[in-house]
Formats: sequence, structure tokens, C-alpha cells
Amino acid sequence: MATLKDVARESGLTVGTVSRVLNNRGYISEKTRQKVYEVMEELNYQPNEMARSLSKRKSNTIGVIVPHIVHPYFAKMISNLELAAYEHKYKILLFNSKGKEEKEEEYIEMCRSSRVAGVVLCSGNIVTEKFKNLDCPLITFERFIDGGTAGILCDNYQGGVLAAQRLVDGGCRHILHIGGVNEVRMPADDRKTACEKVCRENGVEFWDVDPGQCFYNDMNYYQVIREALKEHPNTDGIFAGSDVIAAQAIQICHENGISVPEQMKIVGFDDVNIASLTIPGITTIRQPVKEMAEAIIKTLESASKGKMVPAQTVFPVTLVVRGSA
Amino acid sequence: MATLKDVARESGLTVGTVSRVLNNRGYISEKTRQKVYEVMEELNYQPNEMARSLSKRKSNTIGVIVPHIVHPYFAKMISNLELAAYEHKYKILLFNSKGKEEKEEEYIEMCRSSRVAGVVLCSGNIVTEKFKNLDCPLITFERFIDGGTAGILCDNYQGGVLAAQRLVDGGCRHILHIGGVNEVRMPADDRKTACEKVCRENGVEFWDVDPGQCFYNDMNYYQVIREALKEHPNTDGIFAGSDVIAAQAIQICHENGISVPEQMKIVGFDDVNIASLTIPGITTIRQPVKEMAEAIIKTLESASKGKMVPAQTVFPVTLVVRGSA
DNA sequence: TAATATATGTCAACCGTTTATCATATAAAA
DNA sequence: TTTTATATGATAAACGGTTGACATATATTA
Repeated sequence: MATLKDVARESGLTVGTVSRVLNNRGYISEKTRQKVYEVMEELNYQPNEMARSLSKRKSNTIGVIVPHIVHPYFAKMISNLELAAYEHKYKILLFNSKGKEEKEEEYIEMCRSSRVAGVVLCSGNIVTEKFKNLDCPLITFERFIDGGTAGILCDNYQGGVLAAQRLVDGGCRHILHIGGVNEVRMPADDRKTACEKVCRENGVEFWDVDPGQCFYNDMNYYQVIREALKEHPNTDGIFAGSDVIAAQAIQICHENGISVPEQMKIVGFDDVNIASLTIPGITTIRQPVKEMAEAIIKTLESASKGKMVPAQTVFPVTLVVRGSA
Repeated sequence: MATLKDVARESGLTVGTVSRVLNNRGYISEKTRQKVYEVMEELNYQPNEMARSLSKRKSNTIGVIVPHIVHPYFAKMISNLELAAYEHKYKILLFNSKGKEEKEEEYIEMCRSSRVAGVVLCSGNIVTEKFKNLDCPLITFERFIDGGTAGILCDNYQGGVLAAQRLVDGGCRHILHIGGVNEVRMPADDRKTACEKVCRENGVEFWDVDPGQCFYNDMNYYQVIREALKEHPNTDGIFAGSDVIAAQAIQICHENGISVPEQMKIVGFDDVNIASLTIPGITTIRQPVKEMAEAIIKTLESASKGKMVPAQTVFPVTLVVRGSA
């Protein structure tokens, strides 16, 4: 493959001059610039990013580590991250940690090795020390990381309030909350707190179930939902931790002859594609994923330039009404 | 960040020796090896991949260019590609072309710039020349690329046969095929061909509709499906180009008071998560995505080592029966 | 005319590795 | 004892760029 030297030789210029053209440095005449571009085209030259990054001591690559790729929320986030990254001239290195601490650590090390400009992480674990010597910004979303540079999340508490309010307003008296995640303390816990509070204030019964490893277990929540409904048979409202859970809850209601939303109201979370593919559609709490993704990339870029960035950025959520509640 | 030199100095060895340890070259005593590992740990050393790749003139990065990330089929493929890549010590650079030719070309150039070990592409376009000077293997899946090194796909024809057979066996007499893609000639066309043939052989009426830009238009096929059903009101069997289309078809049947599968049988394609989230579940043609992803990475690796690889690898599909047909 | 802005050249160090060559020293095998 | 295998050092070029210092030449402006 052609190198800078080849371009220089072919255009009768020096590497210095060609490099100047490439990096818009110093004085360059329009004629020379044209000539260089011409030769580059002719030789099908593409600058070697490795050499460039090595020399400049910084890459334009961002490491994205998520616990799940297929899950529609993460797929949506990844898609928006890719777009935002593209607009900021970054490339995305994608890693699937499956929520395993070892893989997370390994991927963090791979990011270090690749000298990424920053890491975007949604971690299932809180291994603060491991991130201490990550010499680039670490932006997290929807999870807490003590050692992180900044965190972007949605207003989970408000989401819980909106969901609970919707259920209560619809007449529910026995609400079941099915969390979407199963680990230690994380932002999503606020949804439960909020939901519980609204229930209490309205004299509505509140239950909570922990779906355990369902998230990683191929997103199979059926068993958990069935058991929860068996244990709390008078449930008339479900606040699901994700639209996937909500979809499965709708199925289970259907198989049990419980009509949604008449006998059972269901509110999901995220507002991903699947929310509009079920019958009835899922009334859900919408996360502004696009805006969050943009904030993540912008924060990362600012931080990588040494600028001060807010430790936390919280985005508002909205209730999207469909048929399920 | 610590460099090889730092490790060498700190361990009282030379860079040559340390490099030998790192790359398992030449003679190294166990004692020295331990010492080096120890110091690396101590200094939190991670080899600079850019320098490494530059020196070795090859990277361990693979560029993956897809037209859609959120679409469950691609999300599934990306997830499996990431896993297979990981197992082969590769990293994934992810790009979303949105099916736009300009973006595809730009991403290809970015891959060249990054000196990727290979490119995995699902292209909406057939711009042969653009790939001519891509000096690394180009593996495509589910699309034709003349200039490509190799193509991995599923047996679309067989899929069409299985789907049509299922519908015909179920008693359908008027079958509608809704393609999942809208571009020029591509492998998925074989599904239609096969379906049409089976219909003809069984004296069953066959129609076909082209969903146009629905795929990129947020996967919104509703309008197309509604119009198709209006135009062909006696349709009693639908062969959808993807499970997403099938899910939407189920919704439309529901809103029109057409019961599935009693009055309308629907067969999808892909067998992604959503196929089991609808009511009824989607009877579909399963693509062995995991195996295909592994084949893609293996083929890429072989090709990058200069080995001869099959120009095409076709994977068998299977019928997965759920409730919709 | 002198000063300055513009445009390019020359040269070399540097980024952090890999790898090859040659030298040297010790330990094990012939 | 000589040969050979093992283990490391010293040195330097190469990978493909970036960047800075300095020189030089022309064009423009004061």
C-alpha cells in the first residue's frame, strides 16, 4: 500500500510538505494542495492510522463495552453511539462483556492496549480499582462506576413516578415491579423506589421481584414472571424493567386468559422497537437514547481534551402511551 | 503510560529480551519471564497495539459494516461476530452504513486507513470497483459483492421452499410474499423464486410485494402490508422477509379482525428474539447466525493468511414452528 | 528598497514496537 | 575438552507517519 513517501516522490514534493497538506499545517499553495490530492487519489493512498496515532499519541477510536448486544436497548444505544461517534470523527470498537467481570476487565485492558481516546462502559460490576489506571476518559451509562470520569443516565426516578402514576390512574390497586437488572446497586433501583412511593401515597399494594440472571440468560423472563404472578395472583398492574419484560408479561397474561389492559395494565421501560410490535402495544417510559448517546460522545471528547465535564448528566424520560396501560 | 523501555529498565533487561518474552521468541529462561511479567504488572504495562501493528504491518482488528444495527437480525449477527472475533483474538470496528453507498465507501476507506485484518460487509450496493484496491480480505454475508473474497449466506432457496411448503400444507391457497429488502439482485431473491415455484406446483396463487425503503425507514412496513392486503384481500398466507415484517403483519391482521393462524397463516424469516415475543409466536425460517458468524471470522482469518477460501459458503436453514403458521 | 508573508525544502528526532545481526557468557552434551 | 544449546546484551534499522528547527526562495507590502 502506498505511503506518504510514495505520494511525496510521485508529486515531486517532500514528505514534510505532503504531511502539511494532510494536516493543514503551515503554508500550502492551492496548486500544491491540488497536486497532492491528485496523487493521493492516483495512488489510492490512505494514511496509516496506526502510524498517525502512534506519532500523535492519541487515536480516534472509542471502546464501547456493553453487557449485551442483542438486547434492543443496547442495540439502540450502540447504533446511536456509532452515529454520534461518526459525527465526531471517531470509530467504535465494540465489546460484549456479557456482564462478566473478567471479560470487562479484559476488554478494558484491550482498550488500554489500543490506546483508545476513551471508553464507554455499561458495567454490571463495580470494580473501581480496575479503572484507576485507565489513562483515558471513562464514560458510563445507566450504571454507577466510582472511578469513572462521567456518567450519563436517564431520570430513572421520574420514570418510576410516571409509570406508577399511569398504573394508579388507570385504577390498579396491586402493582408488581419486575426489575430489569439483577446486580448490586444501580440507577435503575430508583425506579422501584419511586414506584413504591407512589403506590404508598395512593394506598396501592406494591411488590417487587428480582429477575436474577434473566437478562443474560437470553432475555428469558418467563419463569420469573409466571412465579411472581402465581405468588401475587391479585396483581392488576405491572411495571416492567424493560419493554422485553413487558412483552413477555403480555404473553403470559394472554396464556392465562388475563386481558391487557382491561384486567392487567402493563408499563414497560426504554421504548424500543418491540414496544410497538406487540398486541396491544406497550405503554412505556421512553429513554432519549439518541440524546444520551450524543452526550456520551461529547462528554468523552471534552474529557479527552482535558476539559472539565459534569460528573453526571441526567436526561428526562417521557411516558409513551400505547395499548398496554 | 509505561513503555517497553520502562519495563526493560525496571527489570534490568534490554528491550530485546522483554520483546522476546512478549512474543515468545528465542530463548528465555523461566526466571526472566517471571521477572518481566512481574514488572509489567507492577508498571501496569500494556503493549501499544498501534506500535505493534505498525511494526508487524498487520492489525488484529476487523471492520464490520452493516446497513442497520438495531434490526434484530443484524444485532444478532454483530453479537455473534463479536464473540467469534474475540475467540480468534480479533477486535471489531463497527460501522453502520444505513445502506448508503457513500457511507459504505467512506467506511471502507476508514477500514483501509485502520489497516484492518479484513472487512465484513453486508452491502446494499454492488460497487465492485471500490473494493478492488482494498488490500485485505472482504467477506460478505447475505449480499453479493463481485469483488469480494468470499460470501457467507444461508440457503435462501431452501428457506423459501420450507416456508411455502408450510403454508401450502396448512391449506393456504393465496400466498403473499413480502420481501425484506428492496435493492437490486440479492440472495434473498431466491426465497421468492422458491416460494413461487412451490405455489405453482401446488396450484396456489402467488403474489409478491416490494417493501421499498421500509427496512431503512425505521423498519416500518405497516403501510406496505396494509396496501398489499387491500390489493389482495383473499390472501390467506404470508411469507414475510423477516420476523419484524411478520410481527407487523400479525398486528395488522389483528386490527382487521383476521385471526392468525386460523384465517391467515404467517411465516417469518431469521428466527430472532421477536419471533417468540408475539402472540401467536412466529413460525419462521431459522438462519444459523452463530455458525455463520464463526464461518465469517474463520474465512476472514484464513484469507488474511493467504490461504485459499471457498468463494461461497451456504448454511442450511430450518423451519421453526410456533403459532403463526 | 527593505521588511514581511508565503511556500517549500532539508534534516532529523520521535512515537513504541519488532526483528535481525552479532557478540558474549554460561551450562549441558559429546 | 570441545562442541552445542541456552540465555542475554548491544545496536540499529524498520514500520509510516508527525513535528520542529532552520534554510531558502519568491511574492507582497510598507
